Amino acid sequence: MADVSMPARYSPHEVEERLMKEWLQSGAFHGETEPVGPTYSIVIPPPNVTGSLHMGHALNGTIQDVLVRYHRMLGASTLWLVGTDHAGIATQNKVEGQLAAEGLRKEDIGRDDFERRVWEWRERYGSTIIEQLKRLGCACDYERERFTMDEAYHDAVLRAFVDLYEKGDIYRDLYLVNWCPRCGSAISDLEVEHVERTDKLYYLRYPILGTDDHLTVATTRPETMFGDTAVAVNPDDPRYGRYVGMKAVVPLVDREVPIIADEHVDPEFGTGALKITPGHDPNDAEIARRHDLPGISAIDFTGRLNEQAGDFAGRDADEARPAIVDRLTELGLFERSEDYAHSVGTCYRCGTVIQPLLSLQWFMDMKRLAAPAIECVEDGRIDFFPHRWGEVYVEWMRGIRPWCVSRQLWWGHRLPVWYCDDCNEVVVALEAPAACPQCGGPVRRDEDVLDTWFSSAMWPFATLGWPESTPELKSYYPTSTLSTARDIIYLWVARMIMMGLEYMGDVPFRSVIVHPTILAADGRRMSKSLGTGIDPLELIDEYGADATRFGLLYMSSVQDVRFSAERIEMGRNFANKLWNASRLILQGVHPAATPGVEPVTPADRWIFSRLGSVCGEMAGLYESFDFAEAARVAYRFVWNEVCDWYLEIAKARLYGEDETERLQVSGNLLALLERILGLLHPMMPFVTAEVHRNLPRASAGADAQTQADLLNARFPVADPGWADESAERAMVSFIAAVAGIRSAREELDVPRDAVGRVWIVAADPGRASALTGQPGALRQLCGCEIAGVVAQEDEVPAGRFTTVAAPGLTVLLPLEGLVDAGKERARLLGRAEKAAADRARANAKLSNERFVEKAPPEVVAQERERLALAEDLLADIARQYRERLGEDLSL
RNA sequence: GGGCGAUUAGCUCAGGGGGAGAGCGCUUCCUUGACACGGAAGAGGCCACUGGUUCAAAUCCAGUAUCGCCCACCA
Repeated sequence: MADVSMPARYSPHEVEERLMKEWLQSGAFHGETEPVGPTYSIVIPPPNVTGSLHMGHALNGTIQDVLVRYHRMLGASTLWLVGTDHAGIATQNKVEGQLAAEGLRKEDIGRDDFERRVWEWRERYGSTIIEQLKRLGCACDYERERFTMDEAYHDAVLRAFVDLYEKGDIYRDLYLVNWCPRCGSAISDLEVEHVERTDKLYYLRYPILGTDDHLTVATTRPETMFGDTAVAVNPDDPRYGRYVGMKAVVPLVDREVPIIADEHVDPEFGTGALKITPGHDPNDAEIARRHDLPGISAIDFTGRLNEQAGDFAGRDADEARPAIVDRLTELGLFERSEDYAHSVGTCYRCGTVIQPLLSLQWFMDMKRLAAPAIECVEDGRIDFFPHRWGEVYVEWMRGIRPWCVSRQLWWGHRLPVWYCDDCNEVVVALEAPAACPQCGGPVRRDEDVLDTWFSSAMWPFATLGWPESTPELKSYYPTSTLSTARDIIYLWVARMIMMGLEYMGDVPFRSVIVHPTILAADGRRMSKSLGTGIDPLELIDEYGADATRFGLLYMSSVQDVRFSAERIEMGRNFANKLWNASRLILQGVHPAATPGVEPVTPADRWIFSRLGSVCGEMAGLYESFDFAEAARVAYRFVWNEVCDWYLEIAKARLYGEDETERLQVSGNLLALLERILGLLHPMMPFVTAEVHRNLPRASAGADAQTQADLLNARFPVADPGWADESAERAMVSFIAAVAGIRSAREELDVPRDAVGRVWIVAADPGRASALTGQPGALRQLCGCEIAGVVAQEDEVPAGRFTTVAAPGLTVLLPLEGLVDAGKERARLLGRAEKAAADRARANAKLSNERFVEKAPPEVVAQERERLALAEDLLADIARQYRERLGEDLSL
């Protein structure tokens, strides 16, 4: 017994902690600055500094880690750039919350102190999620950790802003924006989340000037009436044609507004008359623009009604709604209301209902940058996986609209913009001007900061040193693959592509993996507020990091999936299985053995032939990002082929007396194990690396696979010489024969310790070679000895047998004195029925002329074979029935 | 309103023109010296529905239903 001490159960935590510590200390994950040879790079989607690891991060981290580790094993210089996003609103909210606990508002301490507080907060809590990635086993370059508010990064962001301003893409405009009254900031269209809600649709009467008539308009927001500047009807609406050109009176404010005709008005909706509030509704703003109507703001930046609302001024717009309706009711101008389901825009950060309102903001027109960004996906310079997301991306890019990039926050990249109040000059520059270049007067800096997504759009190159021409930038840009969740394709991926093309003249990555969303077990989204989230760290605690990774990969596919803890448990069991298989090998191998492939027995030839296929398959699956399938292939191979069959068969030789055989099988086992560890290492880095360390190190002539650390080993490559189809065929027959023997004995209640002397009937001895070529194996697996091998059944000496069919051969299993006639009858009947059904089905097909005529010859041949097989089997069963039970079989 | 995706075993999901698969759960048996996080043998599916294409459809096409997700300016 070799000197290997491995407990019978794999305990992940000690191993994970120890290995990760070593890897980090040795700088194993640090990307070379000036690598020679191929490189492979990934930039992590930077999580918010405020974040902690959730299921999406865990899956995405695992995917990226698999890729990085796999490519490292292919010999590439890898860089996985890690870091965090300053996440303007989210982080500001966190710190504001902290202040609130002290009874303070940010205004109480001022902007500079507030910023200091945020930085302190980041120092304290900002690395939480990075530490959590380490627990997952992620091979990130932690020495190159970046933050979107790093000084150099900040400079890069301002540079891009100034440049885009100078190119005319960025401009300032008074425009209807999405205003979040709680955040006190504008947000972009993409940051508005529409939620379905049932509200009331109110029917309100607007008197028509100079008549006793009125127009009834339908609105969900009566409180916006203080900003009404028209009433619109459809030009083809016969009900209202006569009023067009007249004036209506907006109730409560008695404003006289024109009645206009516009195509946009749907005569079918409500009353067919629409109140126009250009200051608070994007549609209305559009109509107002067409008709040259003024916009009036009636709601201020805090969401309160302003002086336009008369004695309602100062009240929260939403809360004032019932009072306004009451007032209208008193005036007889409220007609009715009805339930109305519609969608309402809310802030994606805080859920507050968005107020569209007019505001002076900075915008970026995306048209110029969008064109090449569409092209590079259409011409395949960037591939999306699954491919359909590329189409979704292109579709969105085609309809891209200006992006509101300014935010009224204190935490973020402050705009490099200065104003002169004396002459209204606007200066956009990297450096603060000492004075107004026009009039020499004083200047003040814009208070606003940039949308967080503006800076994260530059992540793939700003992290590598842009605008400096650094070695890292040269080596690792464009990055290889980006892996992300689909909800930030527009917010982030699209913008990175545009900015990458603009500033680097090349795509930021070659491929984009859009991984599935892991839903809660009940099918809802995982979310903290719903309480449906599952903490991946708890999974790591309970099952281990490898198990968590494996489970996540296994359950992920191309579509969204419900989380199932069983999959993680499966990962744990698999890690343990691998551990114990390794234990069997490491404890059982001959002390003098070194890894070496020397397939001598049929099982050896089979397992290495299979290993060869699996190596190729796994490489292909990793490269095509099919990680779920990679997990399945590895699981099946290791568990169902290696453990279930090969190891069991190998035991006979491993524990045998023959020194040569022991050495031989030991070498094979070690070589096999090494390759398995390599195949699995990208998915399960810890358990594989730990086992790898326990491999015996031969002093000289060691297998090239054996390296100090699996991390730096080469990914296993098949030797073409391993391929052995006949061994695979023979083992398929062997496995079917053993399973058949076990099944028959189980059904017939044969005592398990009974030794059976079986006859093998095989026309082609090659088919039986796995049975005949390793007799110890049959004994090991089902306690049978081979009495003889014959080509024809009539060569077998008379006796009572039951038959077991396997591809290309039949096993005759002796039954003397062991069989209960009732059980045997049931067994034979069951098999006969199945054979009869097979025969009928094959007959039906073969008697169909068009099938014989049109189906491919091999399919027809297969069907003939089936028919022959079924007929033989039936005849055989009938004979046994007669011999053994003295009855004729009738079906 | 447009688009995309899903519908397969009790559950969670693979598969994908030529005899339905996995894990968990279930039944029976097994503490054999790698592993009970294990082993052996089983039971369990009209592959949502309706049509079409085809010699052959769970698989391809069309439609229907249900669910989910995006996008969109119906107040």
